[in-house]
Amino acid sequence: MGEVLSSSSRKEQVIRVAAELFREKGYVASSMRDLAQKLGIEAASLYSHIKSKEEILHILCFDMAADFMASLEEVEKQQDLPASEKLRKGIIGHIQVMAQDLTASAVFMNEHRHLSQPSLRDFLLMRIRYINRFKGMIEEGVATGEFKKSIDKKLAVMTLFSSLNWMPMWYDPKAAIEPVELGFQLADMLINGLKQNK
Amino acid sequence: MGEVLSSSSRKEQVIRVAAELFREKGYVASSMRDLAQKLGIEAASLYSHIKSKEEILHILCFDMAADFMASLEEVEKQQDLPASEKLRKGIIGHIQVMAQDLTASAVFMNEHRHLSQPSLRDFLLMRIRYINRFKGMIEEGVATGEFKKSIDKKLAVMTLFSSLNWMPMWYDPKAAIEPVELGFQLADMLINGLKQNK
DNA sequence: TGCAAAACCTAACGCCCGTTATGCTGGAAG
DNA sequence: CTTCCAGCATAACGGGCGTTAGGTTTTGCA
Repeated sequence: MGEVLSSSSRKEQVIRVAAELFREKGYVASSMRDLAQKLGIEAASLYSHIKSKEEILHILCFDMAADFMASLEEVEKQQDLPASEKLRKGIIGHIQVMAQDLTASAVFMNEHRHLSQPSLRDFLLMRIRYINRFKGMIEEGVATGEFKKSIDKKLAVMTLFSSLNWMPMWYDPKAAIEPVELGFQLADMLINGLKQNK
Repeated sequence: MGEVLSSSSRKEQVIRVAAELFREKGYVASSMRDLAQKLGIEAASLYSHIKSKEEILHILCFDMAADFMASLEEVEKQQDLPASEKLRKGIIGHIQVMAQDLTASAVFMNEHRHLSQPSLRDFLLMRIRYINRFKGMIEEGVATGEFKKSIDKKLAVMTLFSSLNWMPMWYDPKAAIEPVELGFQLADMLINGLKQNK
């Protein structure tokens, strides 16, 4: 009963190599012939494994999105936590998902806009919903007095995601700091700021 | 004495329209025929005004870079300011330069990697130097006790620039908040954090 | 009014793109 | 030993790309 489950090994390998290529040169500047060469095969042979160039991008983007969603749902289960703690866990989760696959994360971040409709619309809707759930944590924190009343919530959440999403661009996995510690420090910096508290 | 000064009006118009196109679709996905159509002329006619597609990108990136540098030098003239205040002014300056031309800023940010050598190398060197001067402000703040000793300086400066550089992606110039106020709040958020100080 | 210069056009170039159609091959499964 | 099929190759398609060559139109100024 050969299951549909087995997308198997070769397709995944194609996608992984494609992710590296897309990160280096960008989606549009990466040709199927480039990708084939990296795999040691001819361009036409790629179509035994994937339906189109865009399918690769689609898989990369939506698989990452699913991981982000799953991570966030884990955090939101813990309803009794203070907002700042929920936010901290959300940030760490987000960082951990990224650290799991920095290459795919970079593609997710920078290349998703080359998805065509209706995938692009779906993707953007998903992202807005994700961001709004973080915005909710910030608003909760303001409501409970944990966070300043004076902050612009849109600015705050955008700053948060800017910081998070750029991590794959500069983070070196071989560096001293580990993902969880990185997430912890990042959360601390955003929540408490750079300044010494008196 | 026909000066070299006069790059005149039409060339600048071409570049401005190209910037909009590059922001929308990305540099590689934008064709010269797209650009020509936006200007109401034929693609070949563009070459009366510019030498190549890449020249446009080069001008956009390096003109922005010059503006950033000029802004930073203004701040660094004020040597007697405390580090946190220098940092604040640096941030506000950076935001103001961006706000002056959000379209070019977005291109500067997202498309510079499509520059070819040796321009790309020059660009990246310039950017590293710029970032390091902000890093210097942070280190100064740590040395004087204004900022926490515990912060990871690389993380701090990267978070700073992530937040700054993504602004063109979400900032709406028609929104209530003005650039200087935005810069002020962003600086406050990064320096003091979200948290209510007791 | 004349004339140079700026602005634009048509036609075409060689090249690379994503993708399809079709067939070969080597090894696992019965 | 045969069958099957995943994995790959060859050849080719229609089309878009950046750019050039060379000629025409428009414009602004002496």
